[in-house]
Amino acid sequence: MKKIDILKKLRSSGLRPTKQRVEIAKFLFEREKTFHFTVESLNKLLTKKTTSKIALATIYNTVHAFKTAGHLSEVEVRGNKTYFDTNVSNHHHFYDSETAELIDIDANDIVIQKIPKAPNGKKIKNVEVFINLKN
Amino acid sequence: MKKIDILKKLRSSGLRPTKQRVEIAKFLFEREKTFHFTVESLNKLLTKKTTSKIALATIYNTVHAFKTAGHLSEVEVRGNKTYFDTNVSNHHHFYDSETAELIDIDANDIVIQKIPKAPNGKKIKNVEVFINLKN
DNA sequence: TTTCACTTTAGAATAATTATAAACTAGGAT
DNA sequence: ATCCTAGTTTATAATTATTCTAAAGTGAAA
Ligand SMILES: [Mn+2]
Ligand SMILES: [Mn+2]
Ligand SMILES: [Zn+2]
Ligand SMILES: [Zn+2]
Repeated sequence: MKKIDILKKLRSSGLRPTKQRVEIAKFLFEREKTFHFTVESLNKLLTKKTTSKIALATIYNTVHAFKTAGHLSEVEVRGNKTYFDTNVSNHHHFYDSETAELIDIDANDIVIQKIPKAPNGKKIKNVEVFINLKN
Repeated sequence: MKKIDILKKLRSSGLRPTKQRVEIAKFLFEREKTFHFTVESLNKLLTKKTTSKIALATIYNTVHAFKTAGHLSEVEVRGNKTYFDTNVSNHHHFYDSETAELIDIDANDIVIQKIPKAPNGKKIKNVEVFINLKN
């Protein structure tokens, strides 16, 4: 995703485009590749990148607002920090625990041949594949 | 796993079989089916089950000791609590977010037909499939 | 029995996240 | 343009999960 109209993106999802939200949205969404981050890492990068300082609470608020609006997804990663993902389509991940880095895998690059049926009254919502890497 | 010799299990992994460890190990390992739990849920269940109270710190210590010894594995689940698993073999999970319940899937019940090759100098350590359920 | 490294424990400390409530502001109404 | 107000930001406190600390307790070797 690149050079999208940030203001439209925010307005169309009912988010008032404040200075902070626009700054964070530009940082997150005006890029070619998927971006995976924690609130802590995002905070550090924003602090480096920008002059105006944004409160940590605002970063939490904004990331949650973006997630609720469907502009970010959450990825489960070992450890106690929450990871977010600018790729909101259905996809999978490599995880390199050495570097604590996530790498996207396109949904079409993994084909599952055999899968068990869901238990009792349940249905399958989605399937996530997580490939751990080593050296 | 059932009616295993708890004392042997502990001693063979260099863990002195204290009253607390034996009690926790019996609770965790003397059962037919896999048991998935958080430290909090384990603590509650142990409190109900037993007369002698075990300190929360001891439960943390013991669970980590068992994990290090290879008697427990850790499962990544949405949320900020750490989940543990008495099934230490390679396997997969259904996850029912309604009930926050994990259900084991035998490794052989999922067959992956197509998988991308690992990036640059990396190798694939293992593949975890996580199937989210809905009603 | 004595001894001591290992273990347990209560409580303090830390880390991530969420809640609070006062100050600020985007943007529609006047 | 100015007013008004619901929505937003912010500093700080609170909460939650987990780890640390250091004092007291204990398994088991000798
Ligand atoms: Mn996690
Ligand atoms: Mn988790
Ligand atoms: Zn991703
Ligand atoms: Zn399991």
